[in-house]
Amino acid sequence: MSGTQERPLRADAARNRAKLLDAATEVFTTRGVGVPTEEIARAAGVGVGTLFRHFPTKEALLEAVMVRRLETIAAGTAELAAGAEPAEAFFGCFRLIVEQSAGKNEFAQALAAAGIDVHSSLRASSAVIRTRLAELLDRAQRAGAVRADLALPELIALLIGTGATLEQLGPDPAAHGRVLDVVFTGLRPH
Amino acid sequence: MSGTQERPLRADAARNRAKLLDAATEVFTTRGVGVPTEEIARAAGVGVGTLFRHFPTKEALLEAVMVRRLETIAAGTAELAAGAEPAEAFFGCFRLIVEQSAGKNEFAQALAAAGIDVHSSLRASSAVIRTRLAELLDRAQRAGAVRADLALPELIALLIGTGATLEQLGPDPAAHGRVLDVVFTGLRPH
DNA sequence: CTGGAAACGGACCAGCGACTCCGGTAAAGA
DNA sequence: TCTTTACCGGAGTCGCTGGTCCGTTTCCAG
Repeated sequence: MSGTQERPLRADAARNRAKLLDAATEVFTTRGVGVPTEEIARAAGVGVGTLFRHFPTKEALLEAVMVRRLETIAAGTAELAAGAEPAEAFFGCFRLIVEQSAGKNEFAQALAAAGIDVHSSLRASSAVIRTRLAELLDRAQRAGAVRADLALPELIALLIGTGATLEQLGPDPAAHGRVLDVVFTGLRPH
Repeated sequence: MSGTQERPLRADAARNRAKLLDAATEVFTTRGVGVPTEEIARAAGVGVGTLFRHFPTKEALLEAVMVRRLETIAAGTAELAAGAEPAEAFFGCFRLIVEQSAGKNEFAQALAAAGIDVHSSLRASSAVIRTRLAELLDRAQRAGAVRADLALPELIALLIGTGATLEQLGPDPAAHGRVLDVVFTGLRPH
């Protein structure tokens, strides 16, 4: 039931929808969630009317952007998690998520504040990631690559916090490396 | 020149000013920076007019709250830094700042976004803390208690990021302890 | 006690930003 | 090509929030 009735979008409509998502992603990450919707429409080269037809509310647009990001992350971790040994998989995914998350926390917060809490479409994507993280953590702990007393909530909090740390630092690869090294060292047993 | 001309405030004025600061601190931290000024006035039991007489702008109120917090932190670190040995002082201050910072990052961001950047009164307080951190870091590194390749910017970023981590976790002392242990372990040499 | 200055408070104003509406435009099938 | 109709665009609406104004209240010096 209920898979949204997919009547194929008209050519220009699909194009505009994509342009809107791209523009929103760009603008939200660089200038924050506070930017007026009109700016996003302009950045996408369409009118506000078009924006609101595709996304009935600003929050919905935010959500769509988030979902897309989470899916990207999920895909990335799937790839990394598949082949590698436990330790490599775990730390690789940690790095990937943290890097992909730059500037994303702000929307997550905005979303949480706006709706009662995160919407169902987000739940789906985030559940995938959550499950994968649980697996990665478990495997890495069994392999002795990660301290045994760490639970999933702490791991997730650390991912978010480390993202905030790197965001705070600005784009300085050397400093990023040192910070990640600090965290990774702390994550290993004893 | 320009120490603000301190004509002693009338009794009720001083009382209301204090009530406003307290209410603002409370409301901003628990419900975010987005709350209408009127809510803050109501929480303080005064009218908006009074609020805006004491703080000519919402941003100014935010700033006053921040300054007060920074001063609290500065005082706390001064105490801790004075007596203890380098390692203890460093990690003690780290913990103190992180705990005091819960929910504070959001305003810092809001402030930075609002004004061109942080106002002069904030500069003063934050410079004190920055200097103290530099000293603590240096002492701890000389004593071999903290890895030598860590610079001040990374330390500050880590403070903010760790604050975000704990905030994300909610109030769970055990989990807080584990997270701090991860970070502290990572900060020590090798 | 009392006069006047300082402070209060909340009705009011203005600007902004999310969302709507409808005349115009162009995709796609006959 | 022509008609139908989904889709576009941006001017306009409406609620919300930061900030002002001024009649009323409170403090306190003489």
